[in-house]
Amino acid sequence: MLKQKDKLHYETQLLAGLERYEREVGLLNGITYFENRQALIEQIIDSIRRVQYVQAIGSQQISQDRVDPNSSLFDPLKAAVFYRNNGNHDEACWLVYLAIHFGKHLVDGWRLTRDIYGALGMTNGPFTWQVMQGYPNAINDWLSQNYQAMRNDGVSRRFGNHRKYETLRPTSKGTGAAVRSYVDWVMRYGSHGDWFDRSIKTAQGDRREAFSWLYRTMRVHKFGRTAKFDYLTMLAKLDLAPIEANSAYLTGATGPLSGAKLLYGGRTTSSLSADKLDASLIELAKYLDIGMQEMEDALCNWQKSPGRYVAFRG
DNA sequence: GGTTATACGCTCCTGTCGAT
DNA sequence: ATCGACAGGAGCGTATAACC
Repeated sequence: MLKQKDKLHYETQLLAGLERYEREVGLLNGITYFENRQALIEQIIDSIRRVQYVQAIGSQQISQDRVDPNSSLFDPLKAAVFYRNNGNHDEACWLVYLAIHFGKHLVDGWRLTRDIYGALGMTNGPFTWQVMQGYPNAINDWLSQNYQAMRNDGVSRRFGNHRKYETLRPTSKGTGAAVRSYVDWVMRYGSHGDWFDRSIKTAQGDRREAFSWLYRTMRVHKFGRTAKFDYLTMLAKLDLAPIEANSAYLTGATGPLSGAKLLYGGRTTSSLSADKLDASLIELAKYLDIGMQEMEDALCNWQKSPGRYVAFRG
């Protein structure tokens, strides 16, 4: 939680940044009315806070319960930090992938991630990176066997909001196949570390360019625009890869794109192109001194209710 | 030719609403 | 209360068109 003092500080800074941008670059038609401007600022502050919250996990002491999929306290992101601190970079990144693929549900929390990673406490689990490396089909096969039982045991294991179109149903392109394609993808490079090294080398050390390369070249089933963006920004926040979002990636987006259209064109159906809006947002973020992840997140939440601040849930 | 942007179809689950 | 139809959601994958 931001302290009140911090919040006022951000409000002042963001308001000044927006005014300076409008003086020097151009008008923002979506925030002509002060309540719209205020709602946008509130959403940006919320986004900053969410990023800081995850970054803070990175410097916490992690309890063993967080790492153990048989514990109700299991948390894949905290577990990732634990493994990072203990020199197991692959396991850390693998847990981030699982966390993003399944997502955290508003009510069920990490239950789905926990039960797949931990194989419901069965002896063939947990499905660590070590296991997956030797047998990339481990989760795929296990899921085919246990899918029905999982559906019928009365436990609610829903996907997170960003992953609400996914299914556990064992099809040729379901979760099992998706997970396998991720393992195969990383193995092409040898390890997560080798993969990220390649991106840094290709980008000649530029964190934003490295992010861009990873986003453009990554090919994993069911990892489209939203999942890739969430995954890469999570690696960055937990300090697992030296990268940084270089754009809001509006091409192919729904919420963030309509937020940007609203901000620049005054309405969500404005015909401004994703490309031009992306470029404008990069400039705007400089004026506001915020990252592109915060920008993308804030616009999506703002456009749901542009005239009145509504806290985002889930 | 190869790459990238758009249009569209497909899928899943949840919440709502009216009818029973 | 319970059921079923229905719409809607920060999505994904594919074909096609548009672009070097």
